[in-house]
Amino acid sequence: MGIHRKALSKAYFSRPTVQVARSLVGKYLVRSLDGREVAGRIIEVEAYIGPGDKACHASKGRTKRTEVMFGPSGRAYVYLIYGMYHCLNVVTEREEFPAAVLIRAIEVDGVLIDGPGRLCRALQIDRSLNRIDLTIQESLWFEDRGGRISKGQVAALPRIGVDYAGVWAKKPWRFRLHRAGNVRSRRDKE
DNA sequence: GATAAGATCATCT
DNA sequence: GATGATCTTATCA
Repeated sequence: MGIHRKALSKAYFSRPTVQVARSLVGKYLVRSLDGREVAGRIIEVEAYIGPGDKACHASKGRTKRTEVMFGPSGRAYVYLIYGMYHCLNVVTEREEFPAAVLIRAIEVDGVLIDGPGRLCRALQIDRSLNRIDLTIQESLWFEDRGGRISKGQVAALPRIGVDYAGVWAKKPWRFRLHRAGNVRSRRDKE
């Protein structure tokens, strides 16, 4: 076993977005809060790929909001949706090619936190983290803790909430760990 | 179980 | 002024 307590690197996120997305399933998202660390195993992600992908925010052009997606990989793209929820992405691929992976669900201590808005609420992620470097262990980063996930355990599904994007809405760019829905959900214990 | 509507605001036209 | 990479609650069955 190697050392797993190390942030996933910029080289990791510079690869093609679908590869990054699929391989992030089973990795860990780690948040530093008040000197303690909260780690969630990644259960579901979505890939948003380039200016041609009508579901990708950057397909509408380079604006103040989407600027970060045109920058270096491994940075956070955090935005507010529907006036109430934050969504966390990690930027991928090369500079000038806008692409990112949306983190949609994680499992913390066996509890499924299902939904991009819910997980940001749980980990206290908001726009103050927009553009931060996720490849250094500071406030938020990714780790490979060694749990092996076979390709057959990861389902490729259409993305959620992008019906407006026509044929792009049908791309199987959501990746979800099988049977992740069987764990106890947060709603059950509150 | 399913479906529908309301909340609420940064961003872009 | 319209919209959205969501979630919660209400209502129906």
